[in-house]
Amino acid sequence: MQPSSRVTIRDVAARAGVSVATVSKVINERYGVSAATLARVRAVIEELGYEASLVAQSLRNHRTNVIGILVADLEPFSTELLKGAADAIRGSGFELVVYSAGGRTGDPVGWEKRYLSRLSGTLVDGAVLVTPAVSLEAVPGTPVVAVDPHTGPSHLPTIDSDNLRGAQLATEHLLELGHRRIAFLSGRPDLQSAELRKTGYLRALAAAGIAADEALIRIGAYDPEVSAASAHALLTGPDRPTAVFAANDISAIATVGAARELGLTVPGDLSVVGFDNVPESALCSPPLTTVDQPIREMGHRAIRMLIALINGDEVGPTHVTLDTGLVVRHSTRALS
Amino acid sequence: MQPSSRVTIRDVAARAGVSVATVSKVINERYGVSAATLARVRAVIEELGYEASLVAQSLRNHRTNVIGILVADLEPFSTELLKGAADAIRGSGFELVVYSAGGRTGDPVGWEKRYLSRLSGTLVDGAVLVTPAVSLEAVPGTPVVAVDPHTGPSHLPTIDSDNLRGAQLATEHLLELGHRRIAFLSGRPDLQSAELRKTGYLRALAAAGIAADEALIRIGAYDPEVSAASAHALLTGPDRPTAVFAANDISAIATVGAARELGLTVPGDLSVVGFDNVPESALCSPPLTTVDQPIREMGHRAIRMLIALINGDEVGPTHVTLDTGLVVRHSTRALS
DNA sequence: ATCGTTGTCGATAACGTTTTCCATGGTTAG
DNA sequence: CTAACCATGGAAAACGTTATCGACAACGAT
Repeated sequence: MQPSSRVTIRDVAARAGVSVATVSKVINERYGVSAATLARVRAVIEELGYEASLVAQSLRNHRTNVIGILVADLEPFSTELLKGAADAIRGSGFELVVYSAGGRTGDPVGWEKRYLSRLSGTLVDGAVLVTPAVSLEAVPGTPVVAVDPHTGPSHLPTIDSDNLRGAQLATEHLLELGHRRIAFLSGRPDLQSAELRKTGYLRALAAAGIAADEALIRIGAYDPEVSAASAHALLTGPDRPTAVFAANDISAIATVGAARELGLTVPGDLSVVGFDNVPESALCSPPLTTVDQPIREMGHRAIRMLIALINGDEVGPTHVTLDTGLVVRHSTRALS
Repeated sequence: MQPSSRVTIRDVAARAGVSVATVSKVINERYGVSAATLARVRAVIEELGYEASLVAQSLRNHRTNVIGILVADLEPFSTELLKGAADAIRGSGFELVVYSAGGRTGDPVGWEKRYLSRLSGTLVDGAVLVTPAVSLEAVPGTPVVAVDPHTGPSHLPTIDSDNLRGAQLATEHLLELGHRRIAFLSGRPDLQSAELRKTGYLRALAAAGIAADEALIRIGAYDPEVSAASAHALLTGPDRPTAVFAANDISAIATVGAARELGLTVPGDLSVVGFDNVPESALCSPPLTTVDQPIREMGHRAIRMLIALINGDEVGPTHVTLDTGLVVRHSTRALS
């Protein structure tokens, strides 16, 4: 009776004087065990502190009850998304393994693909891909849902938000404040969201009868360093913009930093609006006017949809787009 | 040859004209296979895109190559720690499952314990406990390392930082600025860190010959709401403090908020120093003077130590305390 | 020739479950 | 009194690996 090794179903069976089959039945609440034995087996399980081996169950059932979430890096957006996912996973009977690529740039393409093919069906039952770097099709047998998907056609189930409208809202806000020279700091060119935000910006400009100035469009790549550099260039160039719409909050915050370094004040000398409404945007100085995207909700939905997919449950629309909305804080001001 | 189901080691063996045993040997680079067959089997593996079933391996090896990280909630501290952990895990051959209790308060005690007993040895090979709510001993056979451990004696391997010294540094900084009425917003009373920060505060005061005023010590619980309420009480009480040392950055930021609501400016009317140096502390307004704790490094170390423990490798000291240091930003000012 | 050695390889028993199917004994219907 | 049935329980195969151990051939040394 040395508890040197794990207590197994066999131990329980022996102690309860039944077969392992019966024990298995009580664990899984199968039909065909009398009330008396059920009680007895339950008692023994309790007594021995028996926990079924998830590994053995997985092997037998072809189901691990683990789902993966793949992020390029743990920056504010994916962190926030992770919170939503963690919320949704709780009590679902699944566990969540997170894999962060660590913002590596050296990897040419498709760490997601490799990861997925290695783990699918053997460690995870499904995965959510956050801002995937590649447009991949699902591994057969392993459901995948994408959040903020890759550009390029893909038929993966998808969660995103209304990037187009959000970008229009942001740009219109700036226009209403009287700004005319509005720069745009673009996002990661391989992401649909980035493309749509740019389109939204251009449309709003066009609708206002303003010709887009290529010199005012720079790459931000959703990255602080890149954004800071671009913002610097923008602000030291000839005829500098009076406002910039950054494709995400990270870029916006970097822009504020760059402006400050140049002795410009926000929103005094420059209005800045971001996108995402990550918690940092409310905290930073000045609090950022930005486009709200219900990030946590997106994480929540992604997990719920994935679980439905895994269970073969009825899953509603396979592509859901959540609303965006402008939240005005203090990084924008009417042009004087 | 229908790829309806996963390709198994048996398929590879058949195609290569060898036994499964041999295939297993080449997978695990065991001795006893000729160069010729090795090459052939490798080729077949490549051709069929075979990936060994982690589940089956786990069952056989009693090792899952998964480690768990348990956090009470994904607030900035644990998020930052998670980044360090994710970094450390990459390329280690392990996967990371994160479990967040979701900041639930209803759970009396020991969700960690339950989680661990359910998963240990069956899904995870070991776990790191972040700010554990309970002082538990290791599950036999499942290594555990605690980060910022529970108060109360425990012999778990531990990573923490020099909380005592950090708190003294913070308090001394305030003293040097001429503050005498320095309030303290305490942390989660069940955590060693909280206790030590309080002790540090008290010692620094004592060393300066200042009697601690119980009215200036309030509970912050590392929680924004609780902290805001306590800060409000502190600042509206009689003879309000000119400075507050908050037991973590979250509390400090909440304090700044409370002050602002009361029409007080920081650092003009009130100096505030935090603890942790989470990224938010640099971002917020005003940028927070705080005590730096190498959070990511702590996550990194925790994972590395855990892996060593799992592998039975030589693990150095089983309790490591990292240095803390004061970082002065703009939330503190000399008393005028 | 005989005997160990060395180098390859394969049969097989685990690992801890779940499920299918069969056996048993008791009960009810005819 | 027999036939059919139901309720309960167990034997055993399977899931996909890995480790042990024995088989066998080739070979050099005696």
